[in-house]
Formats: sequence, structure tokens, C-alpha cells
Amino acid sequence: MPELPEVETLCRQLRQRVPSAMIKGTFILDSKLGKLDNLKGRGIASVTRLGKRIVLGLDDGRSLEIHLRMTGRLLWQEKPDIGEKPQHSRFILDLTPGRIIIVDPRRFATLSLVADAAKGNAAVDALKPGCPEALKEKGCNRSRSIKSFLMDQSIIGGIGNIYACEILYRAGLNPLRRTADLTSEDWRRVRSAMVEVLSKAVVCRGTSISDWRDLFGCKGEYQKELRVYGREGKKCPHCGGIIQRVRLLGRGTWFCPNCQA
DNA sequence: CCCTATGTTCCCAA
DNA sequence: CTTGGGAACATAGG
Repeated sequence: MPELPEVETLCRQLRQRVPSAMIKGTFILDSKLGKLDNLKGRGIASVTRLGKRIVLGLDDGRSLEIHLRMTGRLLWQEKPDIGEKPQHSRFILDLTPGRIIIVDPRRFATLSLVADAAKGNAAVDALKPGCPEALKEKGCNRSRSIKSFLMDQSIIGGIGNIYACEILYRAGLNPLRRTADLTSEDWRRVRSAMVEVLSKAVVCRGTSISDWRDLFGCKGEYQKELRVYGREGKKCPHCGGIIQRVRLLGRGTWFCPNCQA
């Protein structure tokens, strides 16, 4: 479920609870997550977002990286004895001020302890994608679709299926357009739609279309702003045309054939 | 039973 | 080498 705005929301909320916290213990409830070194007594020094990953920096230089994949959630419990752990709890990080639980029905989420802080990540963050010409340069010799370009985490970090659809709607571009064919003006619109959609979605604390909840169990608000995602057969809010759905890269892809040429 | 699902990775064919 | 399709991972919901 989580794309950049959802992960960013979790990171911001973690930052208001977790700094100067000490790890009391870690409990892996699902062996699929693998094993973890003993982290008891380690402090949390920082919380950063790397694309869709949450990076908890420890006071010994190592980092605990969480990727929530499709259905992973983080839940904060201030007083663990009050909140019983919910169904599908997979991991508990017990801290001095409270605890963080990874809840994940589909069990795709991953957890890893990494030694090197800044690992080689060539991708730009989708909230700070650089200038339009820099994006154009990355796409100009490719025959791939603009949607797959936007969702390629090795090029741009953070965009998933919902926001890719919404960004392309607002940029007025058909998801199947080849990146090599895009003009400078097209790239300018892609860049500006990307930043506008994602920063608005961060302010809205994500899209609660099904089960996304923030660190404290609250829904986001961006589902009210969706123009095309999940709206097959409905009217385009701009031209009144009928929104179409196609399948691209194995994912549902919604767009307005009239507005997105 | 069918289909769908906010992610990633792997294999395969064009 | 590039690209997209499909399956896989595992579970819930329509």
C-alpha cells in the first residue's frame, strides 16, 4: 500500500516519537522476516526515507530498513498493555517510549539490518526530481512507456501505481507514451505534476483507498483528490469523457483517453 | 469459483 | 541490451 506519501507520513510521525528512544527489544513474529542481531540497548539516532523504504539509523552507525511492500503498515503503541497486538502483527520494535509494530496481512514486507549508511542509490527522490531537462535526459533514448519510467525505482524513488496514474492524468499524458517521444514541455509538465501530486498527498497523509492507515491508525485524505485511479467507466472531472482502464506492466492503469493524448 | 489489490523480482519472448 | 508480459510471493475482499 505505501508509496512515497504514505512512507513520508510514517517517517514524519516516527520523528515525533522516536528520536532519543532506546531499543528495549525486538520480536520477530513471522520467520519469513529472517533473523536480527540483538539490538537491545541501541539508540535510534535518525529516521529517514529512501524512496519507499523507512530507514531507522542506529547510534552505532548501522540502520534498520523497513520496506512495507503491498500491505505492510506501521502501528505505534504508546502503552502496549492497552493495545493488544493486532491480527497479522509480524514484528515488534520495543522502545523506551512505546513500541512500533509491523502489521502485514500478505507478508511481503521486508526488514533488514544494514551496515553502510548511504548505500549506492542513484535514483532521485520523486519529491525532488531535479529539473525537467535532467528527467528528459534519463528518458530520451528509451522506447519504454512513461508510466514504467515513473515507476522505475532505480531512476525515481517513491512513485507507485496510484500516484503514477494521478501524475500522468495531471500532466495530460497517456501512460503508454514512449519517453523518447516526449518534448521538453511534456517533461516540464511531468515534473510539475509529480511534485504537485506527491506534496499534496503528503499534506493529506496518504491515500486510504482500502486499508492504509498512518502510524496512529488514522486514515489519509488523498483518496478525495483522486481523478482517475480506480475510476473506470466514470466521468473525467475535466472533460466529462469516460475513464478507461488498461493493464500495463501487470498493473491496472486508469486514464482519460481524451485528456491524456 | 472468478477477479482484484498502494511492490518487487525473476524468467521468458519479441 | 531493452521492454513488457506473466508468474510468484500470501492474503483478503468483492
